[in-house]
Amino acid sequence: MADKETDSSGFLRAQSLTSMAQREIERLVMEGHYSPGERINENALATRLGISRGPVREACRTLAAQGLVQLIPNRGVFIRVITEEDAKSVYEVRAGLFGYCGMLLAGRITRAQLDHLELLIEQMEVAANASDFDRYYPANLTFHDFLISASGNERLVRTYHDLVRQLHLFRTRGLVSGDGMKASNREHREIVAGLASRDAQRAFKAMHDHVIAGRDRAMGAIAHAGS
Amino acid sequence: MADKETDSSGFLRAQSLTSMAQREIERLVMEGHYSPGERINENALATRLGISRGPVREACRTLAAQGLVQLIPNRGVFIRVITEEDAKSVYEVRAGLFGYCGMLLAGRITRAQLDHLELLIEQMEVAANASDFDRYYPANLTFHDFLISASGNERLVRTYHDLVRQLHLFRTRGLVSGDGMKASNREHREIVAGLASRDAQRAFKAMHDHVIAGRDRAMGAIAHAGS
DNA sequence: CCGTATTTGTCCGTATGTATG
DNA sequence: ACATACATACGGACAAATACG
Repeated sequence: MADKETDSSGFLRAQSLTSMAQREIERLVMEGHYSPGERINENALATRLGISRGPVREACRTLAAQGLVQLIPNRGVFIRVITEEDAKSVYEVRAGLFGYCGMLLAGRITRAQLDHLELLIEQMEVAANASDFDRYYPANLTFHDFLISASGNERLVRTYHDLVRQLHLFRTRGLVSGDGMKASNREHREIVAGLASRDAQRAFKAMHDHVIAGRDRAMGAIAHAGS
Repeated sequence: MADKETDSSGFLRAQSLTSMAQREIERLVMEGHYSPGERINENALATRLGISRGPVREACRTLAAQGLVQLIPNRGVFIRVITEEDAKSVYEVRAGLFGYCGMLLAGRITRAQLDHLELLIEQMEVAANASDFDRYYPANLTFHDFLISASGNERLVRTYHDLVRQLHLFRTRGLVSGDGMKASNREHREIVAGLASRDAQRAFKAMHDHVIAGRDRAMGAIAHAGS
């Protein structure tokens, strides 16, 4: 009966080489060890991880289905190239989903949940005033995750999460300035106000617009190579 | 330079055994050769398809990431069990996405596109009056696909499509009666009217509510085994 | 509770296809 | 254009874990 799947201590005792390889590839991609468009050499990666090619191939299949990499038959797996327009599409879907989350939440959110959100906003306020992005970022992440989770719709959580992860390929975090954090947190307040008012439409707009505004903040700096 | 990936004639000359296995497993699931919760025996399936276990395993990884099957370590792959509540969640996300599609469309749909939609509605009208579900179904499918595609957001198309496919596991099509078809088509008219009015909010509501109504039509018959 | 059978997990060898000089 | 080198695709075998009697 020894726990094997959920290993809380360290990362030894991996449940399976495939899932280990999957997490490892994901980490390598996120940390920039692979560049978009670059091919992942199965043999080299398998050797590097000290395993055979089988689990590596299976892990890549999963990542491909999740949109992190692209599989080209007889050519190999390539790090997914997210174009500017592509990123905009993902942001748009994410905004729609986040806004819809607001609609659902407006009718069911509790006072305790609103209090928790306000607490997070206070933390972000402090971080924003200090231009401390390292403190702002995790609270911001928690804020968004809390909202999505509160929807009570597990599938919404999964779908939204997948979209967010795809956006990480188009690395945009860290681009927000001090002013960006303050603007973002003002939108957070409007979100909570919208939810507290029980106005589904206002909540939708607040949460939808927040994602779009975040997109503009993140992608604004990239607006130079017009198609 | 012979086309190899898109084989239009028959299913010989498959591009890869993995993708072939994937389509085949999907077909077997959809056609009910596997029941929800049932385990897929890798060896048996590989033998049945005349291939080895490698491609089968890789195909299952993809299907698992898409939510069609579930992987349990050291146990095997099982046909995804969609509970009633789970199906409701998927329908809800789908409704939110479809409604958001309406919001996007309200601002950009063309007269020609509206005409095309009305043509499809006419076809469905005829089929509904004749209680001819076999004629109604494909037109209905085209109607929805056309709307989603018209959003111009490729990611929205993909995300929506994945959700629809998951619902097929919870086989609900064919349950709509003649009255159901008529009610559904009335909603179609409201969708087109909402889009034509350029009222984003009205379009959202029309398209969102249509999915929810479809859910109730499809799942109403199953409302007997209350948890 | 233990031994056996079945199935999954992993590795390696070979064939086929692609890129390069 | 051809031959070579290399990477992927596939098959088969062994080891580990699970299920059954």
